[in-house]
Amino acid sequence: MPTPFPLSQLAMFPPVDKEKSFPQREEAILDFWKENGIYEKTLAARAEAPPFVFYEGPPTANGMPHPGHCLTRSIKDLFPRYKTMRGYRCERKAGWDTHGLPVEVEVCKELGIHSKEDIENYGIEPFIQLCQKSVWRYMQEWERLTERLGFWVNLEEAYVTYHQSYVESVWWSLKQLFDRGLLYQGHKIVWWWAQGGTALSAGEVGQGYREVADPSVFVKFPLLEDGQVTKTSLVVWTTTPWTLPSNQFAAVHPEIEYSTVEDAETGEGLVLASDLVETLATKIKRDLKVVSTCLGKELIGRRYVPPFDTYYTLAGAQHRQSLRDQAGDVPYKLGGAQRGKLADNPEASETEDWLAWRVVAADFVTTESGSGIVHQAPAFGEVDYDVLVAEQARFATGEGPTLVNCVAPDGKFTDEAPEFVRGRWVKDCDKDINRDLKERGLMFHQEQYLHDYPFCWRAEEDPLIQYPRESWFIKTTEFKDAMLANNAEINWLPEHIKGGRFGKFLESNVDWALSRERFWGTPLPVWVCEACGRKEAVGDFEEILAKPQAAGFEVWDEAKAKNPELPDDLRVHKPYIDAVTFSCECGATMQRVTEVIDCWYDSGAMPFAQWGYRGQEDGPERERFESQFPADFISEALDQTRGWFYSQVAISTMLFGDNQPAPHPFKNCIVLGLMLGEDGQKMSKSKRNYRAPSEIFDLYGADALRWYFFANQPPWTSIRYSEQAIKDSVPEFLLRLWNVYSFFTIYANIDGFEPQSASFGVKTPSDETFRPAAERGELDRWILSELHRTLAIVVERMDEYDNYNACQGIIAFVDALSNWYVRRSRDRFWAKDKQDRGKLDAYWTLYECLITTTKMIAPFTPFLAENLWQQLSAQPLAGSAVPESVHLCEYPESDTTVVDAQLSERMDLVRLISSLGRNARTSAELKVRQPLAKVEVILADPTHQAWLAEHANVIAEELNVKAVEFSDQPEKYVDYQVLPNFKLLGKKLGKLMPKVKQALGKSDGAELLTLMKSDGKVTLEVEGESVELTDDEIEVRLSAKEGWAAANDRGVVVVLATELTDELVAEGLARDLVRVIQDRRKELGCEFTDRIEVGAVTESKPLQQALSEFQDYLAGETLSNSILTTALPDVEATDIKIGEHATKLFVKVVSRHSH
RNA sequence: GGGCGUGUAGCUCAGUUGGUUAGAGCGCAGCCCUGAUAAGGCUGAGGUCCCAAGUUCGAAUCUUGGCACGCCCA
Repeated sequence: MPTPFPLSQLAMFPPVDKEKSFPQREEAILDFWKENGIYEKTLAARAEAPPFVFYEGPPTANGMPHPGHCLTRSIKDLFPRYKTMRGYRCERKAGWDTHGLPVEVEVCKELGIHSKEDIENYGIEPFIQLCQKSVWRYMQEWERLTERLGFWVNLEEAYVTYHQSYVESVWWSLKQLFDRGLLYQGHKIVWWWAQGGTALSAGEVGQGYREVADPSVFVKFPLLEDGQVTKTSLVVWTTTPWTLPSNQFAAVHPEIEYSTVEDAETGEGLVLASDLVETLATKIKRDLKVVSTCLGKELIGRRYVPPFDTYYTLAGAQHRQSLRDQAGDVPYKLGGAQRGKLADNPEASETEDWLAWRVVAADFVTTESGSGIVHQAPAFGEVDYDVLVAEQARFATGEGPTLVNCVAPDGKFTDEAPEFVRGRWVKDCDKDINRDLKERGLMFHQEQYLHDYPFCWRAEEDPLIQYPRESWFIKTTEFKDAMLANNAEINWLPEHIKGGRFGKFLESNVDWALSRERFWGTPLPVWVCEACGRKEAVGDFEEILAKPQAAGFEVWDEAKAKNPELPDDLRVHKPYIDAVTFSCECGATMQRVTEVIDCWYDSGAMPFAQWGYRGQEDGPERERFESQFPADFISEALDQTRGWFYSQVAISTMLFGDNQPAPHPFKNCIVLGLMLGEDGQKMSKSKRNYRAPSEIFDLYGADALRWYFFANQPPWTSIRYSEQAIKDSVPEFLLRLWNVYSFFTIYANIDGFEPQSASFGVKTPSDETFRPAAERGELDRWILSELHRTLAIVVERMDEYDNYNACQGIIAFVDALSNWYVRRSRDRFWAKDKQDRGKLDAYWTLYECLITTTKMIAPFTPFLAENLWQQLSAQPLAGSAVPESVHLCEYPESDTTVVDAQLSERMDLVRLISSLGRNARTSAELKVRQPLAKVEVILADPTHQAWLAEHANVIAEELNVKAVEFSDQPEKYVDYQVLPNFKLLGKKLGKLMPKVKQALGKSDGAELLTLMKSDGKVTLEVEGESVELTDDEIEVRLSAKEGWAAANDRGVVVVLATELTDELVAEGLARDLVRVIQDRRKELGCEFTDRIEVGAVTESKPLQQALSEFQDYLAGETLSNSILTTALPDVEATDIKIGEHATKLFVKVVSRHSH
């Protein structure tokens, strides 16, 4: 009998705080971590441990964080925490991506300006200073989110891409590439906003597509034969007539068939794709008679007269050259009669070729539209430009065709263009050009067509044009194979990224266009001599200082003097760095080129730039770099494929590929799916289809959010954000475990259970209350087996970066613990004798389960885990060797000796039988509180029957029956269905399978089973063949016959005996009485251990019988000193009805505890 | 137009090497339990596994072709 004692003094475990919510408890944990420097201690504890290297992909802090960022940061936190507990040292350096166009756009919005010109007018210097400040606009929100989510990362020592040391690291890497000849200048065709004078990024272009009608023209290019114009023309197609003056080639597909046709009306010859002859003939409503055919490749090299002569004729060439001379520009190679030397190629029959106006091959030519011959103006199309580059490659250096372009960056024709369009906006000239062609008899056909065309998102009426810009490139194509080889070794999750999106992207690699004609970015560290044109890359600021006649530093010094607040890091940025010059070998001044670089290069350089490493032979930078390279683990969302994933792999392959074994710079990468809003649309602030993370934290807590991310789906599926699902994490997981903890604490305090005498981590404490698991009862051994089975699963899954299935294991275990172990153990916890072995075993078992689960869930839900740890271990056992935080613990290991697979299987069977029994009760409308005489269990597979018979008491209790029997006359209750074991028999029987199934179905199941028992096999006649089946090769299913209170699963039938005796009814009433008395206790505010007196006055004979017969049972269950059948004086009666039996109930508290 | 991915219950999602009764949670309906109690549990209804063809004794699963959606690129 529990003795009354003041709980407050003796309580081992701090009482459960029922008032607080999970979010409130989390806030307290955050304080605890901060005050005690727990994160730092986890690192210190692993100072000498092997490293687990994590790279933080830098987010930009100039936008508000949203739930998608929470997912990324949760996953980034999970694995480092896990690996730390598993014994690794995992440094987590935070980082911020700070450069780039988005920052400039933000600042422009603030200033109310748009174009590059506006920025220049505003002043680059103040603009840059604003950019630098803007980067930190939402810094606080980001830091708060990071902390509140429990993402442990070193924010104090975060790397920042605009910091001087970072910029210099990037410079160093670029200098390596430059010195190895991998950095070169060339043209890049960009989407150009001519009116604004700026290129647009892919994202911006994508925003501005509109459907418009554009001309589609078919122009005749007369063919040359031996330098003479013939009567046969190519029919060349284009949708941008304004690019015709810049024509350089006509492209055909080498494998497509072309026809030479005769125009019935004019008699002239035309060349076009055979497939399109009919189409074109219909369009012009004239017959086209095929004269001959050939493949595209036979046309290659044929020369033609371009539609405009400004580049083609001598007069045009001279005019052009005089323009160039005035501008001091390099001479053109073009001109209709000019040839260039071909590159050395033993297979070529010629040594030189015509520079332009030739037919060339191109795979992108189709016969889906047009004429099958495509006009090429390399200045105004990316694919066209590629054609030019391919042509240039055929010629000796400096001998090939140069780019023809008669349009200025402002989108107007230059003086090199035909006179009638000079100085006009190109798009306005389409009509005049068409008219001119028509007048000169070169227009074959002209029509309109609808297509999507991009416009500027900042000026809706301005169409964009493709336009060549000088740009710096990195020769990444030289490393394509090396990158692919490196990629092949990376463990991508999901796997399809490797050969899919990322692999495909690498295979179509083009040189990295590095430079940007912008302001806020890492300046390209290349200086050019103004006299001799020599170029030189610089590796860091020191190097510049050491240059001869280094000058121009005063611009920065003055700015700093004027405004001492300016961060020194700006000194390596525009415009200050642009002022810095030094002397060339030739004596003239070297000036920096004007461009900054693509900010993706910044992020891709982080493996070394985060440490400021720039090739130092020794010192801290090199040490940090080498010990933290390559990364074991990174994770970002799918949109980083062409972003951070690529920039890292590309840079690492180029810089370190020669002596670093693949993979690098990361080994494992979880590619997260994109997160959609509640409505399935893209998350957007304006649509309000998500709730801000901070509100989620306040409502449900960080653990709920984390658990939702980890346990609801594999992280790479694109995830539909669901607030309800986050909310559900609480009752489904957090609260369920919390309730087990709460249950434990209540009883452990009542019974004074003290775990402290057992030293930690030692399996055989010398405590007399403790005995080894092997000596405990079945239920205890079962849950410990489940625990260790779960640990094995979780560790195995987590080592494979599979958090989803790890969580499934944890969920299953917590369910087993809560809904079977605790429930089945209630009696033991409630037992009177405090030293009862079973009771002590139960405490030790549940305690171990809770402590181990706490450690097991620590990486997933770090707050709940910490909370449980503090209440169950750190505080009760303070002063012992117990770690002060769960996060300082080793991750628990599975003890395989405790795992008992057979026991597991058997207990599953018990649970199945119980479930079926309850099912049967439901269908028979018999409440569980009403005891029944017996259940009969029929098993298709008798393997575990003997064991079950021994443990029948569990089933009896669960189902509230007096006896559990394993029926010896199953035919009475069940029908048998015998099926072939498809998996085993598939190969053996093949086509006979369905017949065997049929034959088995037709036979008498019971008979087959009898045969199987006696002979160990059955023989069937199928299609004249005799088929022998062994025990393994059949599967027996049971179903309950009609007329019984029964329920069945595949291999089990449970039948209830439904007859009720007076005795059983009385016992049922007694249990009802217990319930109503307990209700009354609760109403009276009794503590668990308060004692009472009970009086029940009733007319009902059955109730009277129950009261007298079960007096002891009633008293014991309700902690009553006595159960009287008379009224208690001075006690108010309660009228109670149990079914049809009424009673007056008197309950009096006789001993109350004093707290 | 090309590439990659996704399509399973009203909703959100699982589904191991193909094996014959396709699962979970939520929601819904009905019920139970009551000293873990502003909890907990059980049962049920609900599915042309996007469509079609193929391979196979057997397909949610493999192949091909569609359709729809998403992302990336043009």
